[in-house]
Amino acid sequence: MARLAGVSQTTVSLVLGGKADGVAISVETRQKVLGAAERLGYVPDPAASRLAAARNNLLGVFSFTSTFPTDVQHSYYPFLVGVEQEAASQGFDLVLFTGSSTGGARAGAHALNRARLADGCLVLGRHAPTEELRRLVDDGFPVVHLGRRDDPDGLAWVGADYVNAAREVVTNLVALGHREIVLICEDDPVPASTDRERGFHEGLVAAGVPTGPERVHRCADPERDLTPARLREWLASGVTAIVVEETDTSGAWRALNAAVAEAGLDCPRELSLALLGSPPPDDDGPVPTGFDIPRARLGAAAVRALAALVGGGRPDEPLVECAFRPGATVAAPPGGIPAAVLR
Amino acid sequence: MARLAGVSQTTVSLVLGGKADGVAISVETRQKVLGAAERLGYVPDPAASRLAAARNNLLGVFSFTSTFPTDVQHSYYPFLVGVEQEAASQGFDLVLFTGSSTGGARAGAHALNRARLADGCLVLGRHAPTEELRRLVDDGFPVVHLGRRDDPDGLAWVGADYVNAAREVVTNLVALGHREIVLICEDDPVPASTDRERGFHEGLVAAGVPTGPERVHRCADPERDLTPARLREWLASGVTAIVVEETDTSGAWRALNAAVAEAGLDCPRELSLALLGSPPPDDDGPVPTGFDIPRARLGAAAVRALAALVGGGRPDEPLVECAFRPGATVAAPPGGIPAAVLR
DNA sequence: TTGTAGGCGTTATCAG
DNA sequence: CTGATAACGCCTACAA
Repeated sequence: MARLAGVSQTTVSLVLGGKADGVAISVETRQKVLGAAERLGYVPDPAASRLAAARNNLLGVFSFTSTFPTDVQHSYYPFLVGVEQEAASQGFDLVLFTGSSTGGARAGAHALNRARLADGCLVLGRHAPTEELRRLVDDGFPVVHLGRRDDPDGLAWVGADYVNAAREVVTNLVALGHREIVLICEDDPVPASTDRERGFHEGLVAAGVPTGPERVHRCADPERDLTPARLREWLASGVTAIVVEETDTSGAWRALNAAVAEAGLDCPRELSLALLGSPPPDDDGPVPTGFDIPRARLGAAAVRALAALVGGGRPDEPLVECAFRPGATVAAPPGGIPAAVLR
Repeated sequence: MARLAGVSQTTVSLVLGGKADGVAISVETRQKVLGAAERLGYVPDPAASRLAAARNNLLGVFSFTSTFPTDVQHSYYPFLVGVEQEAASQGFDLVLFTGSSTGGARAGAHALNRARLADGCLVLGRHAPTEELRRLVDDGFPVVHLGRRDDPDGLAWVGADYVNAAREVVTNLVALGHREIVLICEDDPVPASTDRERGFHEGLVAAGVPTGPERVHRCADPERDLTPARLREWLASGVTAIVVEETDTSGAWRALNAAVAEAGLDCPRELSLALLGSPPPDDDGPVPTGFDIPRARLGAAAVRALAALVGGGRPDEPLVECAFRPGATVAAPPGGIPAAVLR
């Protein structure tokens, strides 16, 4: 107790706590306290203060794959960049629950309960156990999921606005003169995928181009499905641009590029390619036209939402805009701009 | 208060605290407690349990540059991989203290103090404020620094064995027949650098090759310093191999490679190059002969040491071996193996 | 084997 | 503006 040391008592709390609230403290006492603290090397015990304040300024981060997988590629690193920054600026430290997935000792069904030791928690990854999350939320524990959710479970989330982003890409293609556009997506009906598809159709509709399910090529095995033959088929039927969904593995994008190369096609000239997301890091081709997912900003937004929840408020806008990325894989269609467009 | 919930009270502490000590608890009550805790999602408050002079199974991680810098290149990610795994297997969760460096709001002198919330803490980065660390250590708070330290401040650390690793590389060169070997290092006398230099000399001495400071080329500005002209100078004076220190930026290694290319030299044939560390990720040349820093293992070792400290024990061996990396940038010297070696 | 009491170092609430 | 006093939630004797 620095109180014993110097001359004051609870005042120490006010002085060191930096509470400029209602009360004002004489410069004199303030100095006395500060001096004593300095002399005795006194520092408030965070455990005690957090206990008393009933808040520990900790935000939990729950990822349902190792937070730091050996391969950076598969990590949430980009999100964490934003999470860390925003958490810092909001005065929170982060608790990483280890072994959330690694099947560690405490990886039982109730691993999520550990989250309660923080003021709130962020959940990353698709495989979050909905049941457990529900319990947390029902108990009034602040939780924010990083990634859009369809379930009407009241779970707060923050996600990228794939609908608008995809629409923007399509709008761009149409503006260049493309009319016959195909969407390739992997067969996994998660929001990230369905949102892109919706944006794709919306972009066409908004541009007055008829569309329908026949424009969507859903493939389970891109490697085998996207062959040079299929490409030529599309070209023959008038297709001038292909839009590809981005996924974890970028399977479709890779396969498509390989097929284009194998077919000896000249990418922007004979066929335009757009990628609804970022290219894989090892991609050495030209910058694909498409959009970037603002992962750091998503992380930051998630923390902001969580902080709001923790503070008793309501999070605001859950959607974060993606930035359109003009690339080098899209150009006007080969035949020039169709007459229909010019009229 | 799971106590109100179930039927017991303080027993909860015993059960959840996993204290198999003197007392034995009826399987029955144990189940009751565990059941209730589970049902209610009860988790002991870390602040409270720590305040009560116990432990909360939290390990703090303090990095003195942003833990997640925007550029993955500069991050502690590889260490964190090991830290997370080992922490998980030792039953600890991790607390990342944010804004350690970002100059955030709480970046004041007492930022480190937050560490006391955890059972112990890991410190990464060279710029750790020694003064503050001292206080923690003096107070008996378990701290482990990731990276070797010279200061005799009693601060526990875990680091890579650069001395042996560098020696091994040199030994390898000598075995191939090299005698005139030059070491290039940047001008920054941190342990990571001086250790490599020591290993370099030791390797030569052990092989019976005379050495001295004149073999070391210390350069502040590799770009300007490592010119094709200088290379030719070295070659003319009989140098057949160059050993380069690895640094954050890999400045020397890049500059050297550029100079070699510019001078039109054939790398392993006319001149052998070894790198005391890992090449930068964007390096597209042949795999450099040298050694890899076992970052994940270092992270794990640091956690192990910290866990030992927290448990009241003493950490063991602080040095972690680096793995020799046979590469494609070293070969026998051009003149063949000198007669002196063959005799 | 289980319940009771005291205290860890702060903050918060209220009187002085 | 400052000094008491009561929580905060948990752990550790100690008593029942």
